[in-house]
Amino acid sequence: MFRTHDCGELRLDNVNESVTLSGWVSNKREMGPFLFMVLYDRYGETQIVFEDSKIIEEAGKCSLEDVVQVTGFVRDRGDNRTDRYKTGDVEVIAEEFILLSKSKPMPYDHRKDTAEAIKLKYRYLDIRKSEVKNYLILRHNITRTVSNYLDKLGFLNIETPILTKSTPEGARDFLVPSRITKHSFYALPQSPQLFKQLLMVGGMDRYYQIAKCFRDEDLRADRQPEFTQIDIEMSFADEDDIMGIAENMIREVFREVKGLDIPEVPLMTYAYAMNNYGSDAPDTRYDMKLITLDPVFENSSFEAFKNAANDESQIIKGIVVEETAEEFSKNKIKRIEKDVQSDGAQGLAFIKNINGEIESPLAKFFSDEEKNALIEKIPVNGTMLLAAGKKNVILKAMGNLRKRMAAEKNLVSNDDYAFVWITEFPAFEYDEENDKWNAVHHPFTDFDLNEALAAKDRSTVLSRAYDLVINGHEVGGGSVRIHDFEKQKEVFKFIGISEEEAKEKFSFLLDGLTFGAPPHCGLAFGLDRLVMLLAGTEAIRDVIAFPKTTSASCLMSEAPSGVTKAQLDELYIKLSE
RNA sequence: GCGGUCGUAGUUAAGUCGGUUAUAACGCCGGCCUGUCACGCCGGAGGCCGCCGGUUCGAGUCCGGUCGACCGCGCCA
Repeated sequence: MFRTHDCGELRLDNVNESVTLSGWVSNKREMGPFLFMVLYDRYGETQIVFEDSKIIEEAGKCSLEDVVQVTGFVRDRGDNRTDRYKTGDVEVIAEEFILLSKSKPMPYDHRKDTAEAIKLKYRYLDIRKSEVKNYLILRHNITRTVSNYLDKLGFLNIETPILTKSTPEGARDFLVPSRITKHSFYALPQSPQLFKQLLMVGGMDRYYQIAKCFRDEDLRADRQPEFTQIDIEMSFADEDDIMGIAENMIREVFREVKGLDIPEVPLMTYAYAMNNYGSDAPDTRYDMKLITLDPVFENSSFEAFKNAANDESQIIKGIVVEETAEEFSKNKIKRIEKDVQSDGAQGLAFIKNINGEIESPLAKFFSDEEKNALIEKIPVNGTMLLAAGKKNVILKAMGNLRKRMAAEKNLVSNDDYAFVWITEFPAFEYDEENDKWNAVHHPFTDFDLNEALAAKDRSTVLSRAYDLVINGHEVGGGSVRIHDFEKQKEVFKFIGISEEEAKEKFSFLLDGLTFGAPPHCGLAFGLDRLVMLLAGTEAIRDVIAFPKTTSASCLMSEAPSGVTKAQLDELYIKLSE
């Protein structure tokens, strides 16, 4: 037997017991006739004391990170207790020592802030010694909670293929050449979307999967080419049903891993979110909403504002930062303005309320009426930052400014969680470059086709989609699907996908819809981001056991790599320069 | 594809205005130490200054290129 207890287990209750521990040597201190050794594993650390000269000689030969087994008895540390580790009240007096496995010296010092490249090359050591270990445990606890919860509600865990058909829409596909079918390729799934809908046609009713998804796009701190979704689909259900189940699932996760009870998640329309937060994924932990100033400046003598106020396609938005009037130096505002301009806005104006009086470079343009309207919106000693211009540009720029100001003013804490459902998304968005309307969501998302056919302005048509947003992150999203074959055909036509194109790409789904597709809807959560949120980390690689670098390679396995000519020949592939 | 930051012993860093033998800490090796816990003390080994080229009497240092890590833009539901 290798161990009777793990390295985090022993307490005063165990004193005088004979125990066997196995683990890695995290520290070794020779002290005259004593040898202290600390053993660790993923559960904790325990101090071992060697007192007999014979066993000291034996144990003294081992080095840090060797794997050893120690048998001995538990002793109260008395005056030498420590709270450095959970087992710090006791120690094990070694009677028997076995070296199970040697270790080379560690290639880096885990206590120091080491270059990411080195930690990624020795990822297994980083898992053993860093916070990554705890993130992986957290990740397991989340997926276990999800599985248990969904299982209780009758959801079936069904795997969908990893070798699938390429559908060159959205992200780039990872391609896998076929050996058996000459000159043909599989694609790795960007998501199991079509398969889960067909599982509904197959009568599986309630499906879920912890699904690996692949997208061949460039990486970010929060984006990896392979990532995981908690993928859910259910039949005979509408948005109320699926959102209720998803919300309770997330509630269960937060209760299980954080001990937090999440109150009912409020609903917010897309239009409200954009208008008040400048984002479709608003961080509602703090207020600082975007204020519409068009009515204030309708008759302004400041031309830029007057024009924007009277132009349908333009808007004037402000945010109020409280109690900072004297903090806002010229330089600081210049710096803030730069950020806003990099988001496309022309410029940034500011108005301070100094003891009830307006102070601003623009003050000379403002009428008394305007000043009164403004002063009402700005608390004493507060500052309003404002910008005017094209609606979508200003909303985005001011939305980002709101986030930056909140971060700067420390309005957000990682221990707070604010949830909101975003609903009533527009079904279409205007593509200025190509002068046409594009579907915002995938083409299987349901919307009112009759309304859309009648609408002059497609921007008012709403889709039956919904997103769950936590602390400004879109954590999950989904939609009610089109289950009627005729409607799906018409929708393809309406959104500009030809019959041939639809057949070529989605014929198997379209076929399926002709054989009695039940009404169904679904949703997918980004597992990696959910874990990040609960772990309080900004880097997605922290929550993935073996992540890729920003150039999409694995420094440990050295993937991707070249292959032999024989392998390529079998696949009928010739490489070009 | 583009922009930014970085690259010096195994690791983390210092290295002045371009000038003698490239420093330190941790780790490693050897020795000492009666309660250590990032133990302490003494000694030692360890370098293609990422790589290629250029400027110069002379380059870790200046210039150009290239490779890699990270952050962002484009891209990405």
